Amino acid sequence: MVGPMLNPAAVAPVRVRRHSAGSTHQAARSTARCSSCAMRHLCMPQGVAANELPQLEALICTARAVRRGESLYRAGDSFDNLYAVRSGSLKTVMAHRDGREQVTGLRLAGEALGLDGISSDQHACSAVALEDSSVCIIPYAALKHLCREIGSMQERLHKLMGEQIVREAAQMMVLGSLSADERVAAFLLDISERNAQRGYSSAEFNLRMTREDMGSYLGMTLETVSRTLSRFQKRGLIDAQGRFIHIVDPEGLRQVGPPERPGR
Amino acid sequence: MVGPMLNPAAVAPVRVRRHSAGSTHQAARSTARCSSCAMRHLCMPQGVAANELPQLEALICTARAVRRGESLYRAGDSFDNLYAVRSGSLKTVMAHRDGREQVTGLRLAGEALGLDGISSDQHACSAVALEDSSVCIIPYAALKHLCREIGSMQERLHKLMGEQIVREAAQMMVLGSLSADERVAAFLLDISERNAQRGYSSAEFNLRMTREDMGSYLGMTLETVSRTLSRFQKRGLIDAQGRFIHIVDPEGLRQVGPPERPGR
DNA sequence: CGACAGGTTGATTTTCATCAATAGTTGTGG
DNA sequence: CCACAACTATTGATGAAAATCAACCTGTCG
Repeated sequence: MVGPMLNPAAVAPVRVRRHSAGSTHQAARSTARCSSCAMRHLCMPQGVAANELPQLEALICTARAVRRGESLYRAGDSFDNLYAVRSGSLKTVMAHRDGREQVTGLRLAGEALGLDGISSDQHACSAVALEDSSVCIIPYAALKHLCREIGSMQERLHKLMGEQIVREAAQMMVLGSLSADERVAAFLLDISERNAQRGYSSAEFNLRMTREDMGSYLGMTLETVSRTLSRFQKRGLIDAQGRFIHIVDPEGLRQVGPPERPGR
Repeated sequence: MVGPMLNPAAVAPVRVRRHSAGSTHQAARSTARCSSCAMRHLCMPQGVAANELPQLEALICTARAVRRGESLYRAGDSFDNLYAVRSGSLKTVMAHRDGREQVTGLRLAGEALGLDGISSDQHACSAVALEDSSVCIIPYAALKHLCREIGSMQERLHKLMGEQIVREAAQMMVLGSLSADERVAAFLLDISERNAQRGYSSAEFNLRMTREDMGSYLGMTLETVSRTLSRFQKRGLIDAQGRFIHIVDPEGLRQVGPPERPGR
């Protein structure tokens, strides 16, 4: 795994407690260089040889700040860059013809963003910041070129895309096969794991999504999300105060199963 | 778009009518070379220069026959190859811990298969033939190497992955936001479009999935699928006889909307 | 302050799943 | 080729999960 030193998210491990809402990171100025940013995370894991580092650094990689509620890109925008979340978090949103929207993804610090634009040179969904955030900009053309020179970079990009394919397939399973309780439990455990992978607490985190965002992502209404969380709390599985979530009993969450039917 | 001459699916445009169920294609022997197979489709669209063709052909690309019900690969299998469906069709299936399975995708002739293995060198889902089918085998290692030499090939592979990312996101929308009626309508229109793109009829096709497969893919039960199709038939939108589907009124299908609620 | 967005909880309705019975299809082996 | 078994599809009756509608509460911010 990526050591904390290479993990941009670990640079400023903000763990906001309830009611101390403000993000403490300093959003990078939009012209700042970004040599120690998520680009490393994005490219290094399988190890780029030391002598290739200069080329890697040469990849123009500036940072951009995105304020809460702002779009990093919108569906239909021309696709030029990939992004790596440096701090904060964003949701991806896709719209149906008739205007209905659905949250299709959540990106935490250290995760990649923008792959939805590759297929048609236009972004297929919008990326909206859930809190003041900053991202590294990775020009796709340059990255593509670099991938032809450096095998490990090509490998890394492929894996990144492959991971998203698998993650989305897993989410299709969640939406297609699981009950409301199971969906919420799976979601909380997913966030918990992703936090752990990035060196944060797996037990406590501040989810920046609203209940409505969660519901949209999980294919249910905000009321159902709220009720489910309340029920989990009564059962002693979690302790939720608004957006601050404390996972008390992860094992219990994993055992949340399909609605039990009498006599089976 | 890809001209019919380059489209392997067009080589034997089998359009099976109701009750003449058998697929007429001759499944390629599993050792057959596959120079005019879907590999072209997979690689050519944006145009590989003529002088690069030999390299392309050199990519070891054999065919493999898969009988109805057989797996091309299973979740957990080591990932070595991508595949292009040459004839027939397959479903991809993902399993939950507790054994529940869900159909996560459907691949028709000319479409690519196997990208779910890239991220972890193991396939994340299984691919099961819905009818006797044949696929081209594309060794991933060789393809990766070729992508570093030929830019258009790299481009093509990236787009292929990007397309799957977008397709899956769209399916998440279907599962998360649409009513049962809308899901079935969207599914039929999707198949219809994909058929049209590949030179088949957009109005009539033989869906090899069972009602249960469809239900699994669409996040509903087989009974609901059946009822919905019956209702569409009564409304004159389609004419379905078992797995043979005739789309009578595509525009009407597109207008299938959310459950209307009185007084809004 | 007061308007507003977000969150919780309750009452009611709706959609869809489940259970069940039957009929149609397909493939197999005698 | 027919008969049988096994799978697949349709349709109806009933029930449960989740959506909708609604009221109220909280904290935030101009």
